Amino acid sequence: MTSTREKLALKAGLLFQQKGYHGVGLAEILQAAGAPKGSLYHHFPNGKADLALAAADIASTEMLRIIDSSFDPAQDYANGATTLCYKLAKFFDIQEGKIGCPVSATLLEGPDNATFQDALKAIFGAWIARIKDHAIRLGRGPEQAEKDAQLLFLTIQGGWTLARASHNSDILRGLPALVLSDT
Amino acid sequence: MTSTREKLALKAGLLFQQKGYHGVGLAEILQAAGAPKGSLYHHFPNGKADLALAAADIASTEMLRIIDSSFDPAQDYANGATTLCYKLAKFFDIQEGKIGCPVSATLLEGPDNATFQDALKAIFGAWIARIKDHAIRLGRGPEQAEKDAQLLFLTIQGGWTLARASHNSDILRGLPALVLSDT
DNA sequence: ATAGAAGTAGACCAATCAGTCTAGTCATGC
DNA sequence: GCATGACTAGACTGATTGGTCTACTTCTAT
Repeated sequence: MTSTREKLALKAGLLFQQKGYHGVGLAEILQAAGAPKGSLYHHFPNGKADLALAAADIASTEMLRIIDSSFDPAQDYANGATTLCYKLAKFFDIQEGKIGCPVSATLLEGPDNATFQDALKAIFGAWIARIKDHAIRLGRGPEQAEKDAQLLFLTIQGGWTLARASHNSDILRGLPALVLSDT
Repeated sequence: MTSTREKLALKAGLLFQQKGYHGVGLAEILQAAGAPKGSLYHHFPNGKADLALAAADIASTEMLRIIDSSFDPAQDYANGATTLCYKLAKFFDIQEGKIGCPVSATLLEGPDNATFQDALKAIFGAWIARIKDHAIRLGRGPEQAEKDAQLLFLTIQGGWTLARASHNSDILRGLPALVLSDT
């Protein structure tokens, strides 16, 4: 039932995540999505760049969803942060250790376009802001919440990289112990 | 006085850092280094892959040097970590916000070769081990030192990404405040 | 002096790249 | 039933990719 457009963006996003923007050719994306080139340029008139932007948008929304689903049922911040890290580790395992941050691989490695840069900045800002919101809701002071959110974001970002390098999702699972030591 | 071989690896490393392994063509590297293709394949028989490995090696050595020069004169761990972050921020500014981790851009985005993966894992391990050594030398307990080193590495790694995304080296300078809150 | 190695120089190649274009299919509204 | 727009299909193009190859220069050791 997923539309061709959706399938293209989804598969492209996954491939970008694994190999980076320039590491994936249109041919590979097309084959993965089972779509011809005509469809791609019908749905994404600007081609690969449009595809990357759409893929990043989907990935960002999904990430926000994961953040919410981790913090919503949590009793306190530590609990939510831990759940988040474990969920990300699980995703990492499902993809067999080949994936990192879904948007930095797509947008940061792409052409040094202003559009890409702005989108990336906005997405990262939204993630941090969302974590901060949850932190405040769970009782952290505004200042502490800002620090909490930044630290969690940075370690997750770094954790993705290290987890990929060492093929070990336990690094993501060990994040809470590293970050929450002063709780 | 720098040899052609050295110049090739140096320029290639810088370009990989900015655009990722697949984002740079041999033509661009050759032009930047002012060398013809024959020289490249004379010094690096396996071409682009050899070049990336050599560039990553140089970058890793340089990073270890920066770590040492930050921690060696430090009175305590917090002091050394702060100096390190400020030095990295300065490098970031010099390159006009275009660079991130010198080796992950080169090796992680490259072909999913076992050689690349192993090299990356080894390099990251060496960085963390070096920070840990300094932490122990500066009086942290072995367990705490391991945590310190991991946390600093992860936040630097994440900080590079966020700094690039937001074109702001102050993120790197803000790392110590985030990481050392429980000192 | 000269042989041979080390290194430089760039023409050349097949493969792949992103992107364009025309033709055709399909669904929907009238 | 037919016209119209949405979408699929893939052949095709010019540029660029990494890599090979031969010719040439330069250095060094004898």
